[in-house]
Amino acid sequence: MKLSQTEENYLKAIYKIIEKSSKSASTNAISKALETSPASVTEMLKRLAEKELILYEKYKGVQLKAQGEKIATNLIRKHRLWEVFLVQELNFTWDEIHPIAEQLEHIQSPELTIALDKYLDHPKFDPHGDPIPDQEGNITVRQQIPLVEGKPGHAYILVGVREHSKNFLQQLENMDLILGAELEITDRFEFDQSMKVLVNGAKEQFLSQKMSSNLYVQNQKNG
Amino acid sequence: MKLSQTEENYLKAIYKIIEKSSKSASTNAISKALETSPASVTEMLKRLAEKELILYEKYKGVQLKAQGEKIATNLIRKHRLWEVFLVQELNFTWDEIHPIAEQLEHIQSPELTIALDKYLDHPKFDPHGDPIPDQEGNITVRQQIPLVEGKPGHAYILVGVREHSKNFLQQLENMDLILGAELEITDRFEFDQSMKVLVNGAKEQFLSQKMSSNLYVQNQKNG
DNA sequence: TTTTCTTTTTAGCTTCGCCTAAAAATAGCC
DNA sequence: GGCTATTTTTAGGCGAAGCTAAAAAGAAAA
Repeated sequence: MKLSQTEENYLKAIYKIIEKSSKSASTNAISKALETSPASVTEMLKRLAEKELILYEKYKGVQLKAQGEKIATNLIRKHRLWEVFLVQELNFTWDEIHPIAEQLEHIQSPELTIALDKYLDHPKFDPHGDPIPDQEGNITVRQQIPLVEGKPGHAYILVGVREHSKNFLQQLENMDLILGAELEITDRFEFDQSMKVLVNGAKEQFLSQKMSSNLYVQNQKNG
Repeated sequence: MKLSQTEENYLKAIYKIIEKSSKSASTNAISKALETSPASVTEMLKRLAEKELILYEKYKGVQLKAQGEKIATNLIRKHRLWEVFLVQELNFTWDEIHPIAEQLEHIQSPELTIALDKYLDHPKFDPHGDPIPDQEGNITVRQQIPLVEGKPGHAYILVGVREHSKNFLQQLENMDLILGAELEITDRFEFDQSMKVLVNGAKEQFLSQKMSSNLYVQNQKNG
C-alpha cells in the first residue's frame, strides 16, 4: 500500500500520542501535534479507517491497527537511523538533524533502510538516546530515570533527553552535556528542585528543575 | 521560494529537454517526459510562469529563467550526489539507484547537500558517468564519443552511458562493462554496425550497434 | 491557398488536504 | 438531572495537481 507523506505523518503522530498516554488518540491531540484543524483531522481519520490502518469510532478517538502501527514504527526507525547518519557520518549536531530526518523518513525503499542500518552497524539508539525500532517494530526499552529523581552523591550516565527542541539541545551542548557524559549530583536544593552536578568529574554545572527533568540517566552499572 | 516536488520535477524535465534539443521545451515533450496529460502540463506552465521561473508564451514552448535553471541544476546535483553515495557507500548497483535518488533529490537542506558533497570528496561524476553540477550549476563537460564511432584497433576507456534503463545497465554489468573498463575494438561489421571489443585486455565481447551507441568512451590519453 | 493533421489550450470535473463556521455529541459542574 | 463548556463532526469552500473531451491555433500537405 502506497501512502502519501501526509497520511504517514498522521500515523506517526497517532503512534506517538498513544505511546505517551497509553490510551487512544483524540482528534484534538492529533490536531495539536500536526498543527492542523480538528476538522481536517476528522476527515483524514475517515480516510485512514477506510484503508484499514486505524480503528476509528466517531467521538471515541483512534487506535492503530497492526498495519498502521507497522508503518508508524517504520517511519520512526527510518527517522532515527537517518539522525544517526547525519551526526556520525556527516558531523551535524543534534540540534540540527530533526527537520532533515523529518524529510528523509519518507523515502520509500526498504533496501535503502536495510543498507543504511548495516552501514551504521545496526545502531540501537539515535543521537538523542531514543531507541531505534527494528524491522518488526520492536523497541529496546532501557531502564532510565529523569536526572531530577537521582540521589545526591550518586553518579549517573546521561543516556537520553526528553525534550528535543533546538534551544534545549543547544544549551546542553553549551554545558558539555552530551550523551555518555558522567553526571554526579553534588548538591541539591529542595526549594526549587535545582541541583549542582559534576560533569565527567571535572566541571561543575548548575541545573534547573526544568533541565534535570528533561535528562534521562542510568546508573553506571547497567549498560 | 518553496516549491512542491511536482513543480521541481517539471523544472527538471524542462531542463533536460532543453539540454538535449538545445531549443525550447514543448508541451508535448514535457507531457511525455512526466507521463502526464498535455492539459495538465499547460496548467503547470502557467503556474511556473506566474512564479517567474520560466518564460512561457502560448503555443511557443518554454525556456527556463535563471532562477528556474538554478533549481533544476541543483536537483540534478543532489540526484547525482546521492547516486554516488548509494553506490560508493551503501554498495548499491548502478541499475538500482535511480528511483531512490529520484526521491532523495527533493530533500530540502542546503547544509545536507554541502555535507554530502564533502563526505564524498567532491565527486565530479556520478556512477553512470554523468557530470555533477557544482553549487552554481556549472557542469564539467568531458570530451567523449559514443563507442560506435570508435576506430578498430584503438583502445578506449568507458566513461559514461547514454541510456539509463535497468535492462541496459544489467546487461552491461553482466558483460563486465563497468565505468573505467578498457575497451579495444578488435573487429567491426559494417552490415549491422556491430563490433567485437576486448574488455580489459582479457575477455572478448560482442556489441550490437544499439549497445555501442549507448556507451561513451574517451582515449586513454585524456583523463 | 485551402484542407487536414497535430499540437496546444480551454472548459469542466475529480481527489487530496486544508480551512472556517455551525451543528451535534460528550464531558464537567451545580 | 439539567445546564454549560469542550470536543468532535458536518457542511461548504478553496487551491494544487491530475484527468477527459472539445475547441482553437499552428504546421504540413495537397
